[in-house]
Amino acid sequence: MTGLSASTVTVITNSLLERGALVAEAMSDFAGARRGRPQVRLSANPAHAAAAVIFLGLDTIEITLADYAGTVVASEVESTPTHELSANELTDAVISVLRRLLDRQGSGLAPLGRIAIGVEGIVDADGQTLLSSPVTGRSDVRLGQALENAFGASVEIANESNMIAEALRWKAPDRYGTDFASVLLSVGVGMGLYLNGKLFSGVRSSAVEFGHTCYKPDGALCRCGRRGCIEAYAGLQAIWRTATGGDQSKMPSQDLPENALELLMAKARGTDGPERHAFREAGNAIGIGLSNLFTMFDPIPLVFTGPGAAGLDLMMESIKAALAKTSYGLPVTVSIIDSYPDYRALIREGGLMRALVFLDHTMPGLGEIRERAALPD
Amino acid sequence: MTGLSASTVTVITNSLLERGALVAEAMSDFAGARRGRPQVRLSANPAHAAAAVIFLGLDTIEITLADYAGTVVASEVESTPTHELSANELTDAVISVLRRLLDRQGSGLAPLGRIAIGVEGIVDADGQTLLSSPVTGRSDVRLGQALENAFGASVEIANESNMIAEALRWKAPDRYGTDFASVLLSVGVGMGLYLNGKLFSGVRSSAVEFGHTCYKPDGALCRCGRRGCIEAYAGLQAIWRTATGGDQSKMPSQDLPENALELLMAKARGTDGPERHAFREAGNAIGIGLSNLFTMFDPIPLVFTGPGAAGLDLMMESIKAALAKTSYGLPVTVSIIDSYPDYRALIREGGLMRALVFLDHTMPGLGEIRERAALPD
DNA sequence: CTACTTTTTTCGATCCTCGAAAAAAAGAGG
DNA sequence: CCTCTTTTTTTCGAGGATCGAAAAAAGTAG
Repeated sequence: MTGLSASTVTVITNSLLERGALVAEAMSDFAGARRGRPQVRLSANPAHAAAAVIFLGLDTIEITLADYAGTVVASEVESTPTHELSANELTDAVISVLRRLLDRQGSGLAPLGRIAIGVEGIVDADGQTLLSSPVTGRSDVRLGQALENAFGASVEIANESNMIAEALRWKAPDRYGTDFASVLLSVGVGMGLYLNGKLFSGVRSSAVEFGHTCYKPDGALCRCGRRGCIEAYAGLQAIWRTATGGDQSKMPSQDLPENALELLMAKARGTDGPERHAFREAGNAIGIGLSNLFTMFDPIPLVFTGPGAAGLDLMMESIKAALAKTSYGLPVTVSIIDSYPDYRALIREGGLMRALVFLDHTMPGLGEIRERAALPD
Repeated sequence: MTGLSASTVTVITNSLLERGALVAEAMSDFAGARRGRPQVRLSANPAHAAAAVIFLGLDTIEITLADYAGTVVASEVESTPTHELSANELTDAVISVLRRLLDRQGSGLAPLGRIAIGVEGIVDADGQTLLSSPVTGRSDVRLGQALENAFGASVEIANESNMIAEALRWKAPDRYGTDFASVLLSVGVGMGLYLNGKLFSGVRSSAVEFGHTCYKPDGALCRCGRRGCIEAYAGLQAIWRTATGGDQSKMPSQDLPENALELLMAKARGTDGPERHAFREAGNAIGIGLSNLFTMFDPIPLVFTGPGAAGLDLMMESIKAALAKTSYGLPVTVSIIDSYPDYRALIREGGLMRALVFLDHTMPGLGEIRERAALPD
């Protein structure tokens, strides 16, 4: 992969082994009983560092702890009314869960080197401050600094959709290639976008706010305060609003029954009533949004994740209809459309990979090496 | 800039000078009469190669010839009814103009190394075939291959908006930085997009088809065959259609008076009638489109070019109004909005730079060097 | 003409990388 | 248990890129 010869690889890996940090000789001796001198298997050294992944959802704090080799060593989900907490209370809640998890591990785990946080909402460009998120009513929550002070580990906060795209990129690089989009269908409508083999993110802030792209000028009121956003038609609360004939000029209700999505899907699948219409409208909004995207750059593989992906069948027809409208007679064909409802697992995996890759890139001594060689990221 | 030491630069430039190709010692001895040993000024060697830039517009073929140092040596504009020609006739017309220009230069010019073509429309990913363009009714015009056969120089066809962005990047790198967008307001509405210091283009085809992004679902009919595109409100013919109360469900008229834009602007500036309303509507479409873009990635400097930029004052209010609608209370402020009506000059300059940079990158012998060093593009 | 200033070039040293050769670590077979 | 074969790893010397220090060059200032 690097283009280096075997002899050079020896020199480099030996110097890494001597430092005893990143790389360790893997004991897994499943050599496979082949002839010849067996290969020396190297692995990431679990003792090099530890990483934490935090998912911050509405009323949910989920924390996963892993070693540098990527093995998950602990995990915990805590229910807290995030929306009722002040910025400081929310920060403290996160700190206490993570501290409990770390204490339980004792000295068996390497020191925590990086914390990756996935959250719905908008994060500043440095990935340190939560500018705006439906998880908390507060803005400018300086979670990054607080966690860094508490644990001495650097922090990255990122939009959950970016984490999902990252996970898919690692899980199935062959299937999705260097360019694909993941669409998260939940209360919000998010997108993670990989272009040219790199996560596409804002110039200053972090997220590709696909859900707040305008579908109908002066259309339905969105949670964000604007009108006509895709999310104002395709978010869970918006689908509920459309299906129940709610006023489109008022904010969609936050108080949905626990199983709102299941109720909507059941009715929509049963009869061709307002529920089915609501899903169609959601599909149309998503389809137009995707069509606009594919007008800017060509069609790329799509992955739908999140609870809403369970209702994809109810939206697919209108999504495809919107995509089928061609410009100058040039066809728009999307080669791959996948559904992957378990978005929480993807956020865990994507967040972990981001944290681990960060640890790779901040290996002690790398600074001097990079300075000399002017290596790319 | 490269980070190399002066001694290394000596070695490299000397090897280039020995080959006598790319680099030559500049005779311009404007040393400035300073003390000490005078610097050796190097320049691109004009005799290394020549480049041609072709602008293919509606009823217009414009060709510019330049040497490797970037000096324009000849230029010609030819009026031809491009729309009435077959694919072969169009190709032949271009070839004959370029051949005439080259013949006139005689042996004074280095051999033609690269041809860059800027055109409105959609080009295939290789930049060889015109898939669809309003300049010609035909599709799949294999202009690249034909010119390469005729002149033995490699060819790149690109969307004119990309050329414009490229030119701005070279003209004022400090002002526009690594991220900016140029919006071309003409018969069509185009965009050139620089992101992360690189021209953003489609994964497969070439252009950022901003103008064919959907503004109003099921809205006015566009030249492209779809409904509600930005261009169906902000293209010149579309503004004319709106101002004259034309049927929005029919294609906009192709037969506009020569000075249609001037007529519209004069009336719009005079009275608050249908003309002014048409510009407002155009501004709104552009504004919503830009707002969507800035929702995906943060606000970046904007440059408006093309004849329509002369009417920017009539659209600015509604553009800014659309941009001002905030999401989650986060402000959208565009730091720089420039107007640069002479788009033809920009296409010439941008095309020339692309051609010259290509020649840099295909310098004889570079292949082996790059193979060894695994250099980036 | 000499002193000074500034830039370029030369030179030896260092580091990275490679291919060929040597060494190592296993299984296969007697 | 020993030797042969196979496969991988490692060592070693060579080549090339790059650098800093020193030397040379090419001017101006007086």
